[in-house]
Amino acid sequence: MLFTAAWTLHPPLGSSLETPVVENRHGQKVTGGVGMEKPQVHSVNPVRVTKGAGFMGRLPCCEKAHTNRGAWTKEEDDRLIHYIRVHGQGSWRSLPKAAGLLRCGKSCRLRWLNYLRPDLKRGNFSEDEDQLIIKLHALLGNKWSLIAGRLPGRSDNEIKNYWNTRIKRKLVSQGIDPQTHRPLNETSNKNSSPAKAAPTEMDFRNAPTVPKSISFTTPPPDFKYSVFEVKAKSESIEGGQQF
DNA sequence: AATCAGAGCAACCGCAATGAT
DNA sequence: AATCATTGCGGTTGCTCTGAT
Repeated sequence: MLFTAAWTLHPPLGSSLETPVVENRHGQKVTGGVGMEKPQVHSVNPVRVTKGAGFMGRLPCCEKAHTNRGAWTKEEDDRLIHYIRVHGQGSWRSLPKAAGLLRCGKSCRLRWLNYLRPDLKRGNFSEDEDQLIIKLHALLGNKWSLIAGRLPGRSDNEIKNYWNTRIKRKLVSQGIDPQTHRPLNETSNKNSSPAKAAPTEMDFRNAPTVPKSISFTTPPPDFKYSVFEVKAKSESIEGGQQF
């Protein structure tokens, strides 16, 4: 079973298994979560929490005064992992109460999908993954969940962060506009969307396949190697929808 | 050793989409 | 058909870490 196998290979943070030792982005060995950048982050940041309703300048999505916020503790992770292992995902609204967590459902869902899921790959992105992300972005725009759907083991948040912090700069350094995927000197005074842009070297809408060198452990049921078949849930790419 | 700036990323928000009644 | 509840998505924030000065 994939769940079990992945769990064994990559025990999620907070599991009762041995604390994993991972490499941070500087190649140093650290203890912490799977691919965790910030070891020992399992403490609620007092600043973030005590800011309360003023946190980040917006009202909280969950108005409950007793809802925890900020970084997740190891105990909270344990509770969430255990609950989902027993009951499965879903019913995020009622999950916190059922699992004994003082968190809102959205927070639980985000924590699970972006960090605790046993099938998350974590770790550095390969060059092949880089190229695939770039190509999918050229096709889909900022549809991170769709892009993540084609990169098993990667979360949309992870890909989004990776795009914003690395790939964007990489493309700019190559003289490519990260939004239009066209040469910078060609797009500096235009606002053309990727979907409407004329074909370029980065345009792969007619490309038959994605790189085969990428090893996917378990593609999702609807995974299509032909990117031409990629479709948004309710929008047609051929229709030239804006992204 | 202390300070500063930039990079990285977890976690938050509002809003849109979807499902239930 | 209308309304309400829930879920999912994309954009944004700000804390922590690291390297440079």
